[in-house]
Amino acid sequence: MSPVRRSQPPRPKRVSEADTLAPSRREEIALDPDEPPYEERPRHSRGDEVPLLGNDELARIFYEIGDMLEIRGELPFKVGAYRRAAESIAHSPIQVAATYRAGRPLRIAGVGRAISDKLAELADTGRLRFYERLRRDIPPTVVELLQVPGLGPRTAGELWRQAGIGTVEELERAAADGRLRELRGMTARTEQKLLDGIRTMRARPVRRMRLGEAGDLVERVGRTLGTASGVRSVTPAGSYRRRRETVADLDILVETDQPREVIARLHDAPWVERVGGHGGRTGGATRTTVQLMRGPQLDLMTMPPGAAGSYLVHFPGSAEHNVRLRERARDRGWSLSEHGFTRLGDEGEPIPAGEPGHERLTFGSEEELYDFLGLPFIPVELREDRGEIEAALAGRLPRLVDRSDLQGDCHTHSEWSDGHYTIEQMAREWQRRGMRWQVLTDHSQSLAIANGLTPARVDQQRRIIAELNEAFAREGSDFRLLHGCELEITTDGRLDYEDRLLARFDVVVASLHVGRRQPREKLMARYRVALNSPHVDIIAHPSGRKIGIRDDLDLDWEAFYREAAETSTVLEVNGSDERLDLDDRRARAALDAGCRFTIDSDAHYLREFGNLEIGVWQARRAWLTPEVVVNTRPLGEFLAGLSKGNG
DNA sequence: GCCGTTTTCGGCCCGACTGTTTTCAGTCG
Repeated sequence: MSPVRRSQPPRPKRVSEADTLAPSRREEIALDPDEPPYEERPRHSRGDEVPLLGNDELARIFYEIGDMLEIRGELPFKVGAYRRAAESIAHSPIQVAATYRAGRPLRIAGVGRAISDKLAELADTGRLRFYERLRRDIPPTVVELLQVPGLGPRTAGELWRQAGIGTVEELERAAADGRLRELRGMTARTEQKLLDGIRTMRARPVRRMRLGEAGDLVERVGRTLGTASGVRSVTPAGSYRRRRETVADLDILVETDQPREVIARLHDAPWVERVGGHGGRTGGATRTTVQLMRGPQLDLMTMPPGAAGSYLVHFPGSAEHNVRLRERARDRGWSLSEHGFTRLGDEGEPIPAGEPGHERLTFGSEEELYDFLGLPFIPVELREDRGEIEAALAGRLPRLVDRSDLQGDCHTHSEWSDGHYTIEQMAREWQRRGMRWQVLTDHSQSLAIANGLTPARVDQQRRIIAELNEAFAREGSDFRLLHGCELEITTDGRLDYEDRLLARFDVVVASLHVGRRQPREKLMARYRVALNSPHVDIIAHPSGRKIGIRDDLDLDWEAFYREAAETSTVLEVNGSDERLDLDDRRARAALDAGCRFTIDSDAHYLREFGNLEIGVWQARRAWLTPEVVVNTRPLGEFLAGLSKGNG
């Protein structure tokens, strides 16, 4: 698109020209004359009567502002500022709007005076006049054009301003009719590219993969590529390697001196639907993109042997973490990219190869790269620019909990309730996989849909567990199965078994499956009954969400963490990849509040032993250490640590 | 628009690929 208008010197403003002047010169501060100032608003639209916006909603507004400003041609740094602020808000463990409404706004990275004022307006009125004006200027359907692969903000803005194209459908018609080629910089090829992009967009699965699904695909790709000639290693990258809870597409890094072999091997794989991703990109000699059959897009990057360090940092990201590293490299006179470090010249530009002073540094490992930047190795799960750089500099990086730290599992099911294997099959499998102890936690009586246990069946189950433990002892194994339950907190706020029965369990895990839509006060009251019970040791999957299926419970989370810490009630990080509950942000907030945790499988099948590893990944993203995770302890220490002092 | 024990002004992260405006801008990751 033409940059002409923005590079021209300012001209005298004429009224009829207002819309064609450089957009960044438009007046933003002036209020819309049709818009009454706050004082004239009806009283009912202010203060506590206005629903509080969640962090997700606030972030969405600021992301959208970024998109609209970009379409309007604002300075990239201004656009970036709104996006950074949105990112910070989205990842804040604290409810941002609540702090504003309480008059005690917290310091948020990337939020300065201007955005802070906008947050205050949103918290107070639930509206943002700046945002509403932008939306009148640039309709949401124009912003949606950005979803078309290959169509960026510049082109979207030009299409809207020059040709009045404001929806995907209008774009499709104009391209099909060959009308776009009348616009500057557009040809028949561009039209075809955009039509392809629209088709790709519509075929794109909206759903992100769960971690377990992504892991299966990564394994399959690794098996196929690992045997190609010249391959030294195959490593996942992208958000999967950082273990984000869902993954949109897969990135794979292959260390090899024969990149063409690897790329050919991938292209020939039977599960590849077509080569080329968005808009049919095919890639060059060192990287490629393919579409997996009934699956996501996969990007493959090759890296030269011995120089993998910068690739293994660059491609897993996050983008925000990389920005911090590059800034740090720049301060030290180097430009950092996936290829390594390049010496900066006097102008602050990397000195190109072949010119005097050119210098390129590569490292074989991530550790060496961080070391060169004066940083200790930062575990990949922490690389989100959520304080890990500062912690690394201060020597305060946590020793994160690791899968090998886990000695037990506090949450498993058998066929006695809604599991699918016998008590013995489950225990033998957990023993075989290296666990030292396990808690069987079948559902309590009121959860009829899951075949919850009556008190009589609880007694029968206790005898079976005792016999099984005797068998383990006879065999010389120190593995032990503990008798627990997943205790329902009923809709009217009672615990599902009498105290006398609860006292006989080794471990009681309480949870809430019914009455999920009750108001916040009622839900909190129910949880308080469990937190304050001397018999309840653990709260399982506290938010009750299922990713992409069921929303979180509406809780006062700060109060929940505080009371869990005060009552020494352990909070679960549930490793089922459709739950991941607590999630990484909440677990980190709970950690700050002084809580302790258990990382559990919630297994209903033998194969769900693997949930423990997924749970550990989330715990690591939440900065949890072995010290705060109770199932890293040997059995005796674990049981002693559960005491709530009054139970 | 944000940010600062070198700065309250002047900076702000990098490369591949693509298409076309034959020297670079736009898009993407």
